[in-house]
Amino acid sequence: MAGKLPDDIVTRLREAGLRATRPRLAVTEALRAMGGHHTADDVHAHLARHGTALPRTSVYNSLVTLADLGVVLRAEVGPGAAVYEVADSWHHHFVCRRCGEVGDVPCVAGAKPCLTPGDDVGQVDEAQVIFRGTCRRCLAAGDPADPAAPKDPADPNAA
Amino acid sequence: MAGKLPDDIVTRLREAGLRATRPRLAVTEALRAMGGHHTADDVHAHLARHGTALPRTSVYNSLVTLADLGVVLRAEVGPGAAVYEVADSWHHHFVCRRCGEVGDVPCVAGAKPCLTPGDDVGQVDEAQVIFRGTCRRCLAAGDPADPAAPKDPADPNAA
DNA sequence: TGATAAATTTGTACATTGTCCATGTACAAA
DNA sequence: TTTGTACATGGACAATGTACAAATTTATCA
Repeated sequence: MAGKLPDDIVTRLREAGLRATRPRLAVTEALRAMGGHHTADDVHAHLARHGTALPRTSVYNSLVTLADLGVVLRAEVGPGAAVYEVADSWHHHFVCRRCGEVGDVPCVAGAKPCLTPGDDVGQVDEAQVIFRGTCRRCLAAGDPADPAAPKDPADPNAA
Repeated sequence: MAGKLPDDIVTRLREAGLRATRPRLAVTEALRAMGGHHTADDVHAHLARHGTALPRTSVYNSLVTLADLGVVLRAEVGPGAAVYEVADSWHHHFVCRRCGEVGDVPCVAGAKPCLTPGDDVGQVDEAQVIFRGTCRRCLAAGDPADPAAPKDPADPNAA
């Protein structure tokens, strides 16, 4: 966790010729405060709860901008919503089929693209790996024959 | 292309304790006839065009069942719809950021899981890689500064 | 072949996720 | 201050997928 101060973000936005607007800073701050992986709606809800309510569209817009800039990472982890996180380094994800939890998996290369296809398909700039299986907690909880247990661990937000 | 005859599918369904119902066979046949990668709605539209119309829900249900069985592969390739294809062997996907085209990338291992995470995150049964970049056709077409060109190559269906 | 029980399908309604567009606002340069 | 542009905002909308209950199909067994 290399503490990314808002100032840092302001600088990075400016350097990219973008403006450091309230929604962009608020979204970044929200993701950092929550930690882990969260959907656009999670961010929207968090901001509403913390007095910095933004229109849903603005959350989406900001996330797209920040992802393009590389300040946040976007991961498509299944049928549902994409999840975002503050990006310290390039890495992959593990998704539990049982509880849906998303975990980080370090990337040996640490930079994009970390893998290259055997075939010449064009110009590759990113290789994202999604590992699927059963997380340790679900393995420990047993119940090997119950794939329909959508445990929803209470959202662990600080203040 | 190991020609998978419908009989084959019937057998595989039965062996899994499932029934060989009309929607399941029709969806499999549609995917095989179309070739390549297609969304649930593509399948739905194809079937409607070919006299085997099914309710949208049935297409979704069948795809889930068939994917669980391993008869078809499901790939999450971005913000939009998941794409399905008849599965001959495990492989990965390349998604063009420019035109959205999805291509296959052979997997060196050819079986799941082909990669394993460095960390012990639990029990991994699958590792799906998504390569992103610019496909050869878009590279050739130039226009490096036009990411907003949603070329939609006409759906190449036979019959 | 015909009856039976269970698995599936079907249709509707709905929730979720994401995008489009038109208008208003804030910023930065002249 | 003026002006041009980037951006935010809000509403509507499209796309994608799921839940549910009733009707139907499928496999099994007599």
